[in-house]
Amino acid sequence: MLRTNTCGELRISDINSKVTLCGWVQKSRDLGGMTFIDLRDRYGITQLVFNMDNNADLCTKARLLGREFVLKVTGTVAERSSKNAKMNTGDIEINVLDFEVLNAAITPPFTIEDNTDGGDDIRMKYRYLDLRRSAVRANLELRHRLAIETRNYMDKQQFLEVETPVLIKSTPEGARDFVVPSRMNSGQFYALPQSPQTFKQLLMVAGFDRYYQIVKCFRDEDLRADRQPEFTQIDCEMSFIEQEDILETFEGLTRHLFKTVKNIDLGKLPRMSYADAMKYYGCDKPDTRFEMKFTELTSHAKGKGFKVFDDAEIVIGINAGGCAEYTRKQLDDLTDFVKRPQIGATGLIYVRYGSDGLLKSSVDKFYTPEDLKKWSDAVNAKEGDLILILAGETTKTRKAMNELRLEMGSRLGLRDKNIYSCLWVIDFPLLEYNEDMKRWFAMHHPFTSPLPEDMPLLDTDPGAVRANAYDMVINGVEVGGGSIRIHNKEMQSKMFDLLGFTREQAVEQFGFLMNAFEYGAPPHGGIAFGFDRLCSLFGGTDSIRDFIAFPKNNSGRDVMIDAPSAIEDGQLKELGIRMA
RNA sequence: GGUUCGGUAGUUCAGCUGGUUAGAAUACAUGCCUGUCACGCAUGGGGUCGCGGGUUCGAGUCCCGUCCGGACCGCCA
Repeated sequence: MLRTNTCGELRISDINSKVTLCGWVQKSRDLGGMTFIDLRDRYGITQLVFNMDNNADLCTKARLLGREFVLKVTGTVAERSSKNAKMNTGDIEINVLDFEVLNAAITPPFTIEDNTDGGDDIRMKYRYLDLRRSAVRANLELRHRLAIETRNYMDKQQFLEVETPVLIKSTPEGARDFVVPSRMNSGQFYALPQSPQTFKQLLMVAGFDRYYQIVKCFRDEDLRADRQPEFTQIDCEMSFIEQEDILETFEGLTRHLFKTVKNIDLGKLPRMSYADAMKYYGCDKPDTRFEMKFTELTSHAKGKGFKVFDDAEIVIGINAGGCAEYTRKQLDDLTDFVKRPQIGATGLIYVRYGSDGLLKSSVDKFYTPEDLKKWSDAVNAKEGDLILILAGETTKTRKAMNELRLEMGSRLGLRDKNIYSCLWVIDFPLLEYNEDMKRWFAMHHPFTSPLPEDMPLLDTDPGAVRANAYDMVINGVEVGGGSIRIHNKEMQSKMFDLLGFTREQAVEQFGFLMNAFEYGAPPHGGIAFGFDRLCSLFGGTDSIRDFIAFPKNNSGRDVMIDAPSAIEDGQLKELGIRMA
């Protein structure tokens, strides 16, 4: 070992001991007669002192050290005459007897400090420097903590961590696959897994009973702040269970993580049906940190000659509590917000419930105060509240109102990063009809089983069939989702039929799974958690990039290593690939 | 594929309605300074205003195109 101690551990009790530290020069403060240097490593910062009176040669040498030089320093621990309460090591300093420059460094492109002067772009390009910053390091430490606690819990629950292959087979269902050409099988391609879905089901057929894996998954789709092309899941599957067992087990995992990592007691998680989530929040992953539920005002609003409402399929109101004093400009602002093309509402109606008890709306021409009172009663408004109303086609209006609700929640400070509201959303529809493709698609994936009571509807009204599927939602983020799987061949074939697979296509793509189901597949089901999202939630940030050591940018590029990149003709030739 | 915001010193940004030699902070360099910890003080170097075209007597500023980055929509079983 080059060192006796780290830069974060020395305290007043270590005074007079002779130590050797290694680290990077965080900052140098040259006062002329003496020079202070902050030496940094993963564990903290320790102040070094050089004094002209004690050792002029050494002090002169120390004045030449630049930022990010790598040093090995030997000295004695001393009590500071002026202490720094802001640092863990602020009571002591090192009187340096000798030091060695292990490596020099050129000036970094941005300052490596808690409040760096660097923007996102430059920090991504020099990610290895950004990772030296304590804030970024803390994020990865949190990620480590969550992974360890996940493994602790899963191990206690008898789950086995099994690795599944990364080079697998491409299937057209779902997200786009990343593909990898096979040199030995010219013209053929592997796909990288979007999830280990079929493998974990095969592990159930194999009798592994309880499987989990913290595993990389890959999807070739456009990125977002919370979406990366390669991301990590806590992937889980269990046999001989029902939905209730899955919910219990993984509610337990969530509770364990919150307790051990954040010391928060979650308690029992509420459950909400997909239908209710859509009705009251307009979204299948409601942010339940605040109320502001939707109220349907359709019957109150129609038939008074206001064309927008008369023509609407649905009229939805929310109660933005305490916002009656919103100015004209603020309301115009909100109107612009809902009219943005991404949201696409055509307008916003409001009703102010003034502190004087009077109701004043933007549609007073059409509605009497008595009419408005009915609305305000319906949304539970009181004096000082503001009712916001959108109308139109049901799906679009719910979607727009969801955005507006979240926006109001943010404006009113109701989306506190330190508050956690978790719930299960259950009873998702099994199938979704795609108008363009003129066929049904599995809402979750094609291995999801219907709710037993809805089975008869499969032939008559497929759209009404509910799936035996569930999502865990925390603060409006879908952190996990899963289902009870189909475990017999007939049901699986029926599903493939519904999804418009021909027999040949089904066999071609999933024959191995259907074959396996003929050899005694146990009833099984599982769930997968988005590990990066979980980390960002625990860390209180919206972007998962902060919790990934080397993330991709918005266009799927790694700007540090400059990937992806072109490859040489020879390489292409070997792979049997011709560029167009 | 689309919407939107941005690109000016190493870095983060300001730069108004087009008008003299493009500024600030910080970083960097040099000098001074013996208790700093956002040290202080002084001096200095540092710019193809992303790129290409256009309008104009004159463009960092206006217009068109393009590239790059961020957020979002579509997409993401």
